[in-house]
Amino acid sequence: MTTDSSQPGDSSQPGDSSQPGDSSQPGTRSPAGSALKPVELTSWFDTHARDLPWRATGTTGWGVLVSETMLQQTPVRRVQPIWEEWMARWPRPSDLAAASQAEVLRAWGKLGYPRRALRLHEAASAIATEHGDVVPADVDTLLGLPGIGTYTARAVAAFAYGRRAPVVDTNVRRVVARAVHGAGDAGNPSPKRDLADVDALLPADDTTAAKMSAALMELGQTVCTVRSPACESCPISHDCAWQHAGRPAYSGPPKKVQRFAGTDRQVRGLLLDVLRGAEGPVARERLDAVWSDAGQRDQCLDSLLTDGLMEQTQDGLFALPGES
DNA sequence: GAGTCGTGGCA
DNA sequence: TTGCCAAGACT
Repeated sequence: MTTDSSQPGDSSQPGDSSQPGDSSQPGTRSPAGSALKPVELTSWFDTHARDLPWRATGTTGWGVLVSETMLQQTPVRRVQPIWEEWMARWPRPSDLAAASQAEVLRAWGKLGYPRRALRLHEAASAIATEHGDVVPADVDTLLGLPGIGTYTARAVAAFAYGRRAPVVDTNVRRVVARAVHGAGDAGNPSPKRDLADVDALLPADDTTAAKMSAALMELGQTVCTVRSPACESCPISHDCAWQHAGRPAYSGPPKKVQRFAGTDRQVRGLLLDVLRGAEGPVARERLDAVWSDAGQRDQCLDSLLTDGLMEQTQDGLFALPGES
């Protein structure tokens, strides 16, 4: 991968990252942002990175974009087989763009958050028609595509094109919270500060910065985990502020936890699952059977129609979009 | 900025 | 069993 097009940095956010004291940790006097050595992370990554299919040499920007979209809030184990199918079936953006929404939603299966599939389908069309069927490498251009936000745009720029683009996901935030700030875990996201924190850690060189971004994520996923961090296997434990502080427990504001049982999300999921499993349009009664609360059921049906995740046929049946 | 949007595995 | 959590985006 890393085709290194020698772009002179993307100068995303120069200064204003300085945050002097950070008085949260009395015992640590390490200046934030200078303790992590790029080479220690990148060489660890070279020998310990998991052999994920989208990391294989030759994976296109499209392959990386599909993987990053599928991986949003979704574990690697569930994404991998679906990604393989998609790459075999739709190797280029224009291939996906040519498929119907119904086909795309069925292929998405139970990965969850099916609107991601619809947005990726839209993005594929835009890439095919406006970008020569090649996923853009520029962060700002990527941000203009549906379904691509701060994280995904930077992940594609870094992992597919070897750009220096600070990548901030939940894993990186945890690693930075511990290694740099000495906290037990990251608090709620603060996009501007989080981005500045990571930007301060990355070296100027594109290729090294991109690999360090991947390494920070991998470290958070496989070593610096939420519940049982394997500090004895960590390549930067000797530079870790959390380690030096005696690994204090997380003491920030309580993290938001989403409910699921009984919510509209559950009902929507059940309704859509009926359509995914059906050959074609289904009668209202089939949908009514999955949830007893008629009021909530109807509301969810409406929202699914509004979101473009299902359609109603002339004769009042329900179907996935584009198959009626 | 807080809420919403799926699904399944694991401690 | 149940709460927590998993490579976020959008309104």
